[in-house]
Amino acid sequence: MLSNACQYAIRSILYLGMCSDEKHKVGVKTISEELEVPQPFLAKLLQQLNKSHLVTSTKGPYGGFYLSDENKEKTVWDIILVIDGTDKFSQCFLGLSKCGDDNPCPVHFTVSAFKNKIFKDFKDKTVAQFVEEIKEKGRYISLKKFDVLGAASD
Amino acid sequence: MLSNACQYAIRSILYLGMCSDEKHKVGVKTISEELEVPQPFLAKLLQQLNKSHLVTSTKGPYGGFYLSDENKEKTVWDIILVIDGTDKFSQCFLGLSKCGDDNPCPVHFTVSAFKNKIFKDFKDKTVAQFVEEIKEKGRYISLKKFDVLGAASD
DNA sequence: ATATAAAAAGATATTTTTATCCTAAATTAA
DNA sequence: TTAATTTAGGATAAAAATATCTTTTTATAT
Ligand code: FES
Ligand code: FES
Repeated sequence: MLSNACQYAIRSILYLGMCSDEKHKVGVKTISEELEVPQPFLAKLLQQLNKSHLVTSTKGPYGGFYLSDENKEKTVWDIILVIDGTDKFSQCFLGLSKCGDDNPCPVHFTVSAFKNKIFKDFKDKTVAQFVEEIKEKGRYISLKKFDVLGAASD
Repeated sequence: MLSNACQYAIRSILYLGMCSDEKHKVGVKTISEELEVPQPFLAKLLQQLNKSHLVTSTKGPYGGFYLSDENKEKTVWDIILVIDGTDKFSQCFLGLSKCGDDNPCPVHFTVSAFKNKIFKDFKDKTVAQFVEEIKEKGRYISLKKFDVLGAASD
């Protein structure tokens, strides 16, 4: 459903949301290791996310990536829009040229119920809200045990 | 989520379920035109489905593809298994290396609810049952207006 | 100023998915 | 038996997704 690139992007942004800010930037190397994602690929991806104003970066020593306050108000939908585009989400699960209640394929109503639910989350909740929930409810964005508060708690 | 190949396969089999039997075989050309699917690609696909005993074929004039009674008792899950494999259905929506209730990603519970629902359909309902439902409830597997009963009603 | 660290940019490589083409084999009707 | 038709099989091509490598630019600390 989501491309690798898009999954990496979402997880990276949630990661940055959890343990970065203007004072605590994180390098590609760290992110790629923490999330177990190919490093050079992620570098390109972050470059693109930066251009799209979804993450912020600075070069040079002590540089790296972080989410500005503005970045944190973006939604997951914004990320998907930039990386994968959202076309395929409106497409029929079985590949019909049109997807809608008026010409439903055999799985249309099952699928569209799901879509509505998950899209609501993706469109309504900000990155900041997702991060809140991750911390409160104990959700995972990596199976590596990193200290959620480590980088931001000194 | 499903590859093009897999979508084509499912729709082709449902199509054959609707308007073929041992006495009424359908050629690749017809199927590809009715479902608006690339013909040579579909030919390969049907070959594979035949080898996997999901469709039946005969060569020569008056030959073509059809579903035997046995074929009609297969499930959509069987098709997915053969074409795409089912690995990706057990994988995490955000690409975590493990997906489960014990290490849920931020969208895990939303997604797994959906998976359970759609998988139940795919695993439990036979092709024959799907075809029943398509006819009863007026579902679509193509946006071309073909006569559902045409081929099988002479 | 200089050395260093980190992202940006551009070029390239690999893999997977999708699609096409050509020849062979089988079946049928005449 | 022959011509016609249709699937089977094998080779190849094109496109997209994924991944890597190298060089350049920018910022920092000393
Ligand atoms: S018509 Fe197939 S999912 Fe909507
Ligand atoms: S852990 Fe992500 S979908 Fe299950």
